[in-house]
Amino acid sequence: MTPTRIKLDRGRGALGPALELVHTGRAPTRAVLTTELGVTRATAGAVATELQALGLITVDPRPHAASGAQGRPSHRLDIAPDGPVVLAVQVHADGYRVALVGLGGRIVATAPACMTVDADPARIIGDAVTAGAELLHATGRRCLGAGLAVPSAVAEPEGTALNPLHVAWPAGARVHDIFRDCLTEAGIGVPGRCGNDVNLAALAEHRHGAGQGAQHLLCVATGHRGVGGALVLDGRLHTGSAGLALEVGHLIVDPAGRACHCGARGCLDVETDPLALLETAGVTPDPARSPLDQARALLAGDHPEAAAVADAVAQLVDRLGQGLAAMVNVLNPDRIILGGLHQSLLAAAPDRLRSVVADRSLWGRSGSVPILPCSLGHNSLVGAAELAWQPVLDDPATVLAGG
Amino acid sequence: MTPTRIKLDRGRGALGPALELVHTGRAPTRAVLTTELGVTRATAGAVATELQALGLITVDPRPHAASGAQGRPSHRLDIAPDGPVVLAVQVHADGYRVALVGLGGRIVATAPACMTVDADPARIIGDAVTAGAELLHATGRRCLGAGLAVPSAVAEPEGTALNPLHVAWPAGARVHDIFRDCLTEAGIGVPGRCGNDVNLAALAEHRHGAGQGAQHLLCVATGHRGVGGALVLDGRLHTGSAGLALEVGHLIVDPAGRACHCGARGCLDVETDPLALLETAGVTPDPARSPLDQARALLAGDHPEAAAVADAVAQLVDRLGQGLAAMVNVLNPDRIILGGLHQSLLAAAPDRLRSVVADRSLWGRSGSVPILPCSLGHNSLVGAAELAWQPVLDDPATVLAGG
DNA sequence: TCACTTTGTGCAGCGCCGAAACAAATCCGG
DNA sequence: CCGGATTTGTTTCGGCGCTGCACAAAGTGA
Repeated sequence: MTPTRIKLDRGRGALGPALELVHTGRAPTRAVLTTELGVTRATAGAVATELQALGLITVDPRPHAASGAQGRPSHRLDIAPDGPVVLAVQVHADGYRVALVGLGGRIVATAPACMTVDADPARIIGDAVTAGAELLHATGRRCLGAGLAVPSAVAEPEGTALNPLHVAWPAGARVHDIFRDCLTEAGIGVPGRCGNDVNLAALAEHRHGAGQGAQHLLCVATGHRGVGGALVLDGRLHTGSAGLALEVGHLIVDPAGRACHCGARGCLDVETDPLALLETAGVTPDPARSPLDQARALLAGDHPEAAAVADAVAQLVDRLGQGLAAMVNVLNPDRIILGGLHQSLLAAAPDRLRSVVADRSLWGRSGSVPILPCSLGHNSLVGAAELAWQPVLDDPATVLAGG
Repeated sequence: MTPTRIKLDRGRGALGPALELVHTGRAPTRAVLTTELGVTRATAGAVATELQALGLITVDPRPHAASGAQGRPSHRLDIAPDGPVVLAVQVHADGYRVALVGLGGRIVATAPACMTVDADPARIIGDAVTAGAELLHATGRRCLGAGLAVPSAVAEPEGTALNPLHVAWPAGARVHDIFRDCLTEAGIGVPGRCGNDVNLAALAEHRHGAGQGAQHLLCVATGHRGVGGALVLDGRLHTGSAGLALEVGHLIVDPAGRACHCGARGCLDVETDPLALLETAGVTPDPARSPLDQARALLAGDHPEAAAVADAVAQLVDRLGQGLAAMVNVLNPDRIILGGLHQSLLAAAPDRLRSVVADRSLWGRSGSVPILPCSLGHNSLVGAAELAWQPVLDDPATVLAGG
């Protein structure tokens, strides 16, 4: 016997694109959905009805709060408040975070952040997934998928984490397999997908943050150590042929710079990270505090020698600008988003950074590339959720029926 | 009255992909077409019938030359020998080339190459298009489009050629508009599209040459002066948000290197071009001959001091490898193709180049990225034709009916 | 109150494809 | 030389997903 599938003779092929529009906030009403999808009102209506039947959205027939426009007001489309969610996990240098994330990138529930570091990836991921299972049980929400963000490149299609890892895991850890095993062990029968944290942050920013509307979005972020990059092309993450694209940490930005473990000198990685800022400003790092925190404190003015800090900022901004210019010349993005310390550097000297990028990238035109800070709080976590939502956005009916 | 369109109730949506398979030589028979398209034999049959009706292919019911396999032999699909063509024009530093190119990238007819240099883009493009019109008249073939390759970045969507131009044209020449005007003036009522020569060469290599089957193809080539790059992603040219992607000439590959007009030192552009080879080998350039020819003569052993040449080659290969490694870290391609002088450098020291790229790119894995020479003769010209064929590949029925 | 504008819905129809049955062409084994 | 086995091409039927159209519904403005 065939499963009891919603019978509708319209609106299956356009279902995914429609859900994506609602998901990214670009379809507040049915009328907008019609124009954005480029279909007839009949089709858009059938699509909305089916998405509602699937429990993903709600349709509010009441007028859209006196829009002021002429004609019959369009029905509002809202993300179902008690709809399904996905499990999102982010592992970082100091622990992990777990959350349930609904459509629209909205964090529905969060487990207390864990701040312990464990050298065994199976244990830390297992703990996180267990916390997620408890969250699911407590909220009673249906779970459609799971995503994991790790601070390392993830090789495709094997799903192994590669050096340099910014957690104390063994190189080549098969995070994809581990994540899947943990999910089945915890009784969460959903597929799990893994990705690099900066990549996923870029995806989240593109869908719900400062990257909305960009066609070619470049995202660069420095965390505690090392630089990560990501590229979103036409709404899709570009991870290269083996998942190793945008490993931009070793572009040379200062020929006479610091020695890097890669063998070269003046890599972006060692020239623009928190330790470089501390060192350039003449501050001895306090091993008890994270370098990122100390660097941010410096930028916040928490230092007696303001001139030394300003000089250090100028130097790092120049190096960063050089690296960004190289990426602009290679990728020609139409927007750049910075995270981590790079975001703070942008805030400290926006004009200097923009002019360096403009000068160093060809044609001068590139000076018009907008450089913006991240706008989402836990963008890697939301990005992990995006990874989990992707199959639903691609084919909502099948995924919903499969559960 | 509706136009007399071929009436078929099957095979319209799959028509484009099917033609692309035939075009790239991946569908020699109807059976292969069926499996490659992932459709039923019924659909593939209808598609083949319609492509035949459109005059694009011929179906040969005779057996495929005793294939040896069991079962009924599949019908062969061939590109129609007298089918439509496109007009391809390539402008380079020394003149222009014109050809008619059929499906499959086959050059059907060529006008005598022009070797005069003209500072007026309208005149040189106009001459080329006139030569193309004569070719069309002489052969009597139907023309479906026109493509132009220029040795400069082409800004999208304005279609202007940008500095550095490697012909003596004014910066910002509106080549797209000029090309279109020339086409209408010559009585060729087809749309014209323009692109950078290296980009188009990469497209041609991906479809018909050494790049076949690559998902993420990186192409780097040096011509007479300056380095060009191109990236083909999933069969589509990636030109960035404004057509300026892969302007890789100003990646820094030698901190202590030559001064470049961009203001930096040791750019890939000035470190790996023919003049750099001559200079490093201690040869005074002969202004009467092209630097590329002299450099190639050097590589061919046409020089008394072989040791100096070998040292120069080693140095340029190291610089090139450094630049390629940076691109590998940013783009993670699964194949690299080199053209121009870079191709000759690869031939001269393949192992050295590959090991430099492997050492300088992260993970060591990248050492497995195949680096190959170009395999097509006039790849920019064929690439210009690809540009013109693209609308046909996207929707054959509409383009064929529109004429 | 009556146009006018815009939006939602039901119905007919059609393009495009899959499933299945049938026909054709070749190889293989006797 | 002759029947299976195997693979391929063709025909027919039906369904899915959409468009186009007509009509109803819900607001604004004179």
